[in-house]
Amino acid sequence: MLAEFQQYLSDHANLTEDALREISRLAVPASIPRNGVLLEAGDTCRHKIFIINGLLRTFSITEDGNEHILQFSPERTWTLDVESYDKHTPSQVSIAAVEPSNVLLWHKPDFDDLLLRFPELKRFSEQLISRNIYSSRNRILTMLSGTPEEKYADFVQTYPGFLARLPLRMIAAYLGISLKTLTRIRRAQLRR
Amino acid sequence: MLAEFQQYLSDHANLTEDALREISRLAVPASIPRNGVLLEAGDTCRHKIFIINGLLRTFSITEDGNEHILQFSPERTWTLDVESYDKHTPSQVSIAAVEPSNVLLWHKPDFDDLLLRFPELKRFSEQLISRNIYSSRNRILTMLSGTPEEKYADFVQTYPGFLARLPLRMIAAYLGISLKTLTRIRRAQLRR
DNA sequence: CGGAATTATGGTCAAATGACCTTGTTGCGC
DNA sequence: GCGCAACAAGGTCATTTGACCATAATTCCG
Repeated sequence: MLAEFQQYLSDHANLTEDALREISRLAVPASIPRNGVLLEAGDTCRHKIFIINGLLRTFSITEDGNEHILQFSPERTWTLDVESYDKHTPSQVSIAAVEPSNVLLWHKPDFDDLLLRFPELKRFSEQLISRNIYSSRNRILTMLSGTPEEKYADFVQTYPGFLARLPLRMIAAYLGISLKTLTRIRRAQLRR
Repeated sequence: MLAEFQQYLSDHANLTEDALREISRLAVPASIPRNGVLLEAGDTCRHKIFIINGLLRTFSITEDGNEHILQFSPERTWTLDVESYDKHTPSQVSIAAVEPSNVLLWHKPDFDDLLLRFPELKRFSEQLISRNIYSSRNRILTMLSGTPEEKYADFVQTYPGFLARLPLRMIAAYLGISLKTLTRIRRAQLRR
């Protein structure tokens, strides 16, 4: 399991052998079954999570019982609830596995330590943060501007691989539309 | 004009006299009239902007001619199009003044230099970035979960001061609802 | 100060959307 | 391999939303 991670990291950041070894040494591997929960809303997020394979979703359930999905996290990406992680506050969101997944976890104190010891890791983290900001902004723009059709088209184009791996209701929960409208859109597109 | 900025900065970051002086020295003051444009979509964002007083908005106009507002930036906040600024690519968005505003500008090379010279400024910037991430995430969640009423209520609660300073159509463009629905909501609330 | 532009509100109507329910199918877990 | 739960899709209907238009009020700028 660590091999995939090391491959990923040396592909994306310019780390020394030593750094790579240290980062790996502090990683805690975990296997999550389908629908297994990694972070429960209300708990504090204590780990950084790297997904080796599988697919996670970050979501929140409102009082009316509806699920809203903030993010999908496939293999070779990271996830966590930053706000809870940074401030040690209860998380608003849950993180659970859509598919059975293998992940690596780092405890916050360990990871903070790594960031101090390896400036190159810090630089890499900052890149990830930047991308996060760009994509959040783009998502907000898409949510503002589009009709449901456009949002769906945008989703298919932006995340081509996800369509086949997700139940439609989750895509609807991600786009902020009802399952009904989503199936209507797809029917219309089939007839074309 | 610099006085307000220095006050702000020494209130929020732990900077030396020297740092404060250097940061101020590289700031370029500018006055923007109402509807004045600071960044035009298509141009590259070359500055960091600090708003001393007034109010800016960051928006994008889609092909169908509709304006969508990503952000309002009141006095004592920062703004820019990060993606364009970081990558030197054409901006997707425009930034313009809602009220006549006074701002400070830093050229990117200057600010990058400041970040290297003053680690405390870097730390402060990272805090701002974090807050940006938290609020983007919260906004996405609100956009997903709420009815127009709830979104409006949330807006009023989150930004109490803005209501009086903005035309309703801009609030609608920020919430992603039509002006019509917004006035309907407000009428319903008046009768209560 | 006065004309012009912006803004808020309301009416009307068509279209889109969601809530609820039913049905048939898939696929997961034991 | 089987049974049950999750899932996609369709029907119906009430409600919401937006587009378009007109009008009044306000604000801005020369």
